[in-house]
Amino acid sequence: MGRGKIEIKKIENPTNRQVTYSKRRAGIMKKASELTVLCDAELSLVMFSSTGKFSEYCSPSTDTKSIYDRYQQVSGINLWSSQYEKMQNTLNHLKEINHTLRREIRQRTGEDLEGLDVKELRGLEQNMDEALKLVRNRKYHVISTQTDTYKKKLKNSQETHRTLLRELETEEHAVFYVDDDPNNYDGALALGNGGSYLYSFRPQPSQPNLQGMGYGSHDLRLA
Amino acid sequence: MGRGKIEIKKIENPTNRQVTYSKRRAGIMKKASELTVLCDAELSLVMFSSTGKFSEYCSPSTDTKSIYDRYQQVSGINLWSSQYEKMQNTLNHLKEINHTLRREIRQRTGEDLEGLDVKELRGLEQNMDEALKLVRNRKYHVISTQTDTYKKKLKNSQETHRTLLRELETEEHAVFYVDDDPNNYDGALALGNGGSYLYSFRPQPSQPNLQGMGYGSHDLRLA
DNA sequence: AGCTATTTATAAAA
DNA sequence: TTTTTATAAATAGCT
Repeated sequence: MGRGKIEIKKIENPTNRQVTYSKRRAGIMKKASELTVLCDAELSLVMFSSTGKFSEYCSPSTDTKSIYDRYQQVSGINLWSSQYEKMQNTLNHLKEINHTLRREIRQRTGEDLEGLDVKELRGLEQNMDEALKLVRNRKYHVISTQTDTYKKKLKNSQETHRTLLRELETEEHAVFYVDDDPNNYDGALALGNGGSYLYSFRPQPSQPNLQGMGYGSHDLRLA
Repeated sequence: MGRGKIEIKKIENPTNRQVTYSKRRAGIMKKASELTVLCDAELSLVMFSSTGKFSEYCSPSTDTKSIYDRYQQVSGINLWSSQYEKMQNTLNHLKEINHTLRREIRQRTGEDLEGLDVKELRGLEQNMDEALKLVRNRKYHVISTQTDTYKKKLKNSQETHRTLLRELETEEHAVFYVDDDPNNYDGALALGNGGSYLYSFRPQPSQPNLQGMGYGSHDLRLA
């Protein structure tokens, strides 16, 4: 298809070669395009000239990546084998481990006991028995720790209130005896705190040793 | 370029479309081949027909994978990123699950109890307590099943031996009284079986009812 | 880049 | 499918 017939072999003249490449590249792209339209086909065409110039054509319905993915699927050729295989292996290994772990849990919940013999069952029983003791101990520990914390908090707020009451008392004696009944303050405070246990250690204003702000002297009647 | 000019649009007749696809596919492959030879180019052509049929052409100096690798470099499009990312996600997910499973096991062995509050500890304790019961039950079941099996085997071999002894006795009475002491056979047999329990049911040759080979009449003294 | 004589590809038919 | 054949399309060599 030209002024003269040509032999299909490498064109040695670089200029001619480049010209022919340009013309035929356009031609093959047109052909590719026509094929996709006429025949509803999908195709990817990637070209590099001898000078390294890159061109591509891809059917409009998709992109090169999709064609490439599909090519992988159909050809069975793994185009990124080493990375892929490594990951696949890791994946399978993880799945296996996962399975084993799940089985152990199921055995520890008593669900998957069929495959175990007497010796294994005895071992599992012993292990679980010991573990159960540990859990119980921990539970008791946490409970007692919490109780202690609550106790401390309780004591602390008692202390605070006592200090406040002492301060009130101090004012009572120092600031011109404004009020007639010092217990009124106490009642008001108790109500502000829900009016609960505070009643059990209402201060005794008649006792002079309580006025000295002594943090060391604790009232343990409530402990 | 045919008997008539055609419009470039999808060929609706499937047969015609298929025929055209075949012809043009051959044509474009020839063009591709010519381009690689004439212009010393590298190219990859991947096609899928509307029916999904796959064909490819690749320049002889390389393979499709290399072309796509080069394509990746030049275009900057990462052809395997999505697949890779998917796997990476799956991997991370599996790792997470794995971690969770391990933690559960560690809790069930009493090793990782620090993060649990009283309520959770109580739940774990209860769950483990119930599971432990299941394991115990299973153990008892397996043990009793095994015991039963052993008992049956025992009974069976006893039965076999009894039958043999009866046969011996029958011969004793029927075959000319060759031996002087019938208990000799019994003794020999007992030794052959380790000389254990067999002693407890040695036959009584003086009883005539034992000579009738009766399988139904069982000596239950041993049961 | 265009042009155009030729070669090639292929549409329609078998 | 493949072959045939008339015709459309592509393009080699030239400008």
